[in-house]
Amino acid sequence: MTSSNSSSRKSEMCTLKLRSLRDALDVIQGKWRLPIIICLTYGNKRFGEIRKDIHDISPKMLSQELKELEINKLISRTVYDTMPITVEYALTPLGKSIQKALDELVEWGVHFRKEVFKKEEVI
Amino acid sequence: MTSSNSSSRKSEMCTLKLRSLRDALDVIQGKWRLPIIICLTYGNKRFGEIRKDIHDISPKMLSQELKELEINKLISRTVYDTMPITVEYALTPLGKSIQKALDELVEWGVHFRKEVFKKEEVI
DNA sequence: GTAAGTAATTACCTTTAAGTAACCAAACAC
DNA sequence: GTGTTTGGTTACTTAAAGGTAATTACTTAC
Repeated sequence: MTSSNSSSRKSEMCTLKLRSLRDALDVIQGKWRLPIIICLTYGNKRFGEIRKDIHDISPKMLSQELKELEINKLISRTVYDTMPITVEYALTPLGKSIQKALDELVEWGVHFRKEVFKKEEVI
Repeated sequence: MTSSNSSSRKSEMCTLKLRSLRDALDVIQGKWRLPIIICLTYGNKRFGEIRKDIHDISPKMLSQELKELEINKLISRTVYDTMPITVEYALTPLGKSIQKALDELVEWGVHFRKEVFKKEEVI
């Protein structure tokens, strides 16, 4: 029974770890997803408000990325029957739950920049 | 002095946060960087060993991504004057320091998969 | 029926990431 | 000089991500 030896258990662990990392990364990667997620941590926003906050995003990209984030259940989309129609986007509990991981990444990003740029340049 | 009001401080914070996140993400994103980093957490490896561990990576991609990771100081490259020449790759302290953030992402990735796939399918 | 506001969509183009297959180079054994 | 081992590189192709500009759809005010 080879599946019970230590190296195969190690390999399975590694595969699981990698799959989970890939899942997480797939959700937040791309140019616009983090800006959108962070933007929504400051409160629910309408399409036009997000566009204004992330000033250089095109409506196509915003629409596309909001759709992806909604499919992945990180944000919710609510249509209000106002005049004219308004659409509100908000982080779901799942969307909020990624905060901790993002905070760790932010912290590492700060550390990384210090280490890598300390004797080179300050951008 | 508009720079001392609360919304501008909030916006600066947000920009800093986003820049750090982008820094972190730029380092780990791509198809092969996480596999390489994780592979090296199990010990120092030679070029050929990494190729074997990550069985579907091409020498071009491995070489390219190792170079990037070395530039970003996450891994070190040591040439041994054996016969034939051998090259050992290892995580630097900076490379090891990303572990905590990766672990958080793994944990979230597991949570995410449970939430998103629970009523759909198990892949 | 024309304009204005909100929330997109569509077609087309450019840039970047990744894959494929073949090749290179040093060094030693024979 | 031929083969073997290690660690790559090069040229070319394909696939994915992202950008640009114009257009759509609905509704209400005028």
